[in-house]
Amino acid sequence: MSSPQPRATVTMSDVAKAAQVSLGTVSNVLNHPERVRSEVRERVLATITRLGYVRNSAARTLAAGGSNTVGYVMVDIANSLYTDVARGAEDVTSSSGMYLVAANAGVRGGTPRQAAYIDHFIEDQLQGILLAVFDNDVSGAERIRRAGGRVVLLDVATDVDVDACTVRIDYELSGYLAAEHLLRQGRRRLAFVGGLREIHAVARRLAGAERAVAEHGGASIEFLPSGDLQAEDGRAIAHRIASRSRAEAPDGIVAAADLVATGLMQALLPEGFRFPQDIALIACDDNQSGRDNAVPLSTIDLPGYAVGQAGMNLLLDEIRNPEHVHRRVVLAPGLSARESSVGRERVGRER
Amino acid sequence: MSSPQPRATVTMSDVAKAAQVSLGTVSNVLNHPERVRSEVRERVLATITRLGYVRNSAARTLAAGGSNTVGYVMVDIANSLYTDVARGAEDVTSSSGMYLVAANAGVRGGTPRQAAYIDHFIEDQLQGILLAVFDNDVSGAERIRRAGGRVVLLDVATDVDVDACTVRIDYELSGYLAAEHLLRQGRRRLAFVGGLREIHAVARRLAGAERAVAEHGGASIEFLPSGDLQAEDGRAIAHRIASRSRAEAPDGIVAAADLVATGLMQALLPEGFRFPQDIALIACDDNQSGRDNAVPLSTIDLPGYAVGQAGMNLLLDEIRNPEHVHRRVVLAPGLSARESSVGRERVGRER
DNA sequence: CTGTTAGCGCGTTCAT
DNA sequence: ATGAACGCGCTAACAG
Repeated sequence: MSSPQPRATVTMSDVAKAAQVSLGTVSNVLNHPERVRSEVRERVLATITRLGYVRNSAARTLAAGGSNTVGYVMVDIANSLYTDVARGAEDVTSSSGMYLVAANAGVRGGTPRQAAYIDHFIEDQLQGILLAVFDNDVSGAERIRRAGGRVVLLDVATDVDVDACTVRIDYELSGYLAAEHLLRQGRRRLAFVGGLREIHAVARRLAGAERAVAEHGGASIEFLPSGDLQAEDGRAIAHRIASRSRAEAPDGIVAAADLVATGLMQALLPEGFRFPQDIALIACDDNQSGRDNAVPLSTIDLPGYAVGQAGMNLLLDEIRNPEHVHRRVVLAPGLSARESSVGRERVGRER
Repeated sequence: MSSPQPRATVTMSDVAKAAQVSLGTVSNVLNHPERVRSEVRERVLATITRLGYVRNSAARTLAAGGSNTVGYVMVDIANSLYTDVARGAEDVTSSSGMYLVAANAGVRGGTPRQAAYIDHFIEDQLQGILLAVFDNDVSGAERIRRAGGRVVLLDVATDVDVDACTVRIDYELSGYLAAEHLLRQGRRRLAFVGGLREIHAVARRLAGAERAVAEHGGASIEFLPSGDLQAEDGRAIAHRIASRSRAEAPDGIVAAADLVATGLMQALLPEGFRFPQDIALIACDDNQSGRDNAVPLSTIDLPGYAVGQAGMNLLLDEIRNPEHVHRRVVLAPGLSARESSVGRERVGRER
C-alpha cells in the first residue's frame, strides 16, 4: 500500500528499536511466538499496535521463498457453477489456514485476459493455482508447470492430457439422468435440444441421453442441434417442433442448457403446449437463468461446490505431501425434479 | 511458485549472463524497452523465453515499492449483486492495465474472515481495495486507511462516516419504484412484506414505498415484518394473509427480497390467489433465486455492474490523481416488470 | 532464548 | 546506451 499521505512506513526494525529488542526477535514474535519469552512478546506486540506496523508481504514472500496463498482463475464469475466452485475452494482453503484469491478472466475478456491472470498468479509465487478454463485449453496449466508451479485443472474434458490433477463433472451422466428421468415418467419420443456435437459437454450429455434410451426398449431420441445455447436458440427449435403434427412432436425434451429450455417454453406455451402434460422438459445444467420460466424447470444440478472442495484438497495435498501423485476426480451431477417434468404433485430431488 | 521438483529458479541475472548483458539491461528491457537498443532487446527477450524466466513479483513489488494490483473483498460470492460488482470493477480495471484480485469472505465466514482478507490485502501492498461489506461495518475501511492504503466502500448505508469514497445504491428509490409500479396498475391496498425496520436496506425500501403511497391519494400500505428474508418467512406471512377475508387481503405486495416473494407465491397459490389478478407482486431485489416461481417475478434490479465500475473509477482516480477528493456516488435501481405484477401481456422494462 | 548477519530478486540511481 | 552498486523489508541461519 503506497501511502496517500507520504507517511513513512513503519518497518520491523522500527518496531525493534522502539521495543528495545533486535530485529530477529520481532520476526520471531511474528513467526515463531513460542520461541520468545512471553514478557518480551507482549512488549513487542504492544509496540506493533502502537506504531501501527503492518507486515510487508512482498518482503516476506521474497525472504521466505513463497507465500501462503493459493489462486483461483475462473472464466466467468457470472456463471454460478464457478462461484459454487469458489465457495467450495474457499471453505477448504480457509479451514487449512491459507488464503484464496480469485481472478475473473470473464467470457468477454477471452483467452488473453485469462492468460494474463495466470501469468500474474505465477509471478506472485502462489503455492498453487486452481484453474477453471475453457473446455480443453491446457496451455495455462502447462505454463504454470513449466514455471515450476502447482496447478489443478477444473471442469476439463475427459481426454485432456496434462501433468496435473483434474476434477471433472460427469456430463455423460447428466444426459443419462435427464433422459432416464423422462423415460421414467413414461415418455417415449424424446428430443435432445440445443448445442453442437463439437462442444465437449454437449456431446457427452447427448451420449448419456442416448445411452439411457438404448437401455430402454421402445423409446427413441432425436438430436435437434443449434449454433449456440441461448434462449433464442431454444425459441428457434421450438418453432420447428410446433410446425410438426402433434403425434410427431416429442413428449419429452432434454435441453442442453437451461437457457435453451427457457426459450423452448417461451415459444411453445403460446402454441398450446403444456408442461409437463404435453412435453416433459428438463435442462441439463442450471446456470441460474431459469428464473423467467412460467413453469419451474427441472434441472440436472452441477456439483460446483464439491468440485471446488475436491480441487482444493488435491492442491493442498500436492503442496503438503511430498509423495503426492496426480489424480483425476470425477464428480456426479444430481437431478432436481420440478414441475416442468413431473407436474406440481411430485416435485423433489432424486439421485 | 516454489518448485515441486527443486528446479533452480531462473533469475534476472541468469538471463543477463546468458544474454551477455548486465542485470540492469535486462531490467530495462522489461520495464523501459525504449531505453535499450532493439538488437539487444531481441536478444534478451529470446533468452528470457529460452530459459523460461518468470518475473518474481514479490521482489518486484519490494524494490518498486508497490504493486499494480487492486483488490476486491466481497461478503458473499453467491449473491449475484457482488458478482455483478466484480464484473464491473474487472472491466474498468483491465482496461486500465491493472489487475484485480478478489477475495470472498463468505457469509458463513463472517466478520473474522472478512477482516483476515482485508489484512491480507493490506499486507500485499495493493494499490487500493474495493470493499463490499456488511451494512455499516467501516472498521475494515478504517484499518486500511490507518495502514496508509486506499479504499472505496461499496453498498454502504447512507449515514456512514468514513474517510473514503463510497458508492451506494438508492434503496429508498427501490421501494418507491416498486410501490409506484403497483399503484400504476391500479392497486390500492398495498403491503410491504418481509424484513425488519432495523435492517438498513429494508428500512429504506419501506420508506420509499410509503413515500409512493403518500403521493397517491386513496391508497394505503401496511408493513408485514419478518425476522429474516428467506422463503419460509414469505410462507409464514402468506398464511397470515390467507387467513383474512379477501376484502382485507392486499391487492399489491412489495416483497423486501425475492426469496420472500417466492415464499409468498408458494403458499398463496394453493390458497387460490392468482398473480397478478388477485395480487400484483414485485420483489425489491433480485438475487437470482426466483427461479422456482410459478409466475415470473417482477423485480427491482440492483445496478451491481455500475456499482463496480463506479467504485473502480473512484479508486483509480484516487490512485492517479494527486488532487483526488473523496466522493459519494449514489446509483439508481431499475424496474423489471414481469408477469407477477402485470400479467403476460405487458411485460417489459421501465424506469 | 536472544541478537547478528547474509541474502531473497529486482528497480534505480549513478557513473561511464 | 550500458553496467555496477545499493537497498527495498524481511526470514532463517547462526552465534552467543
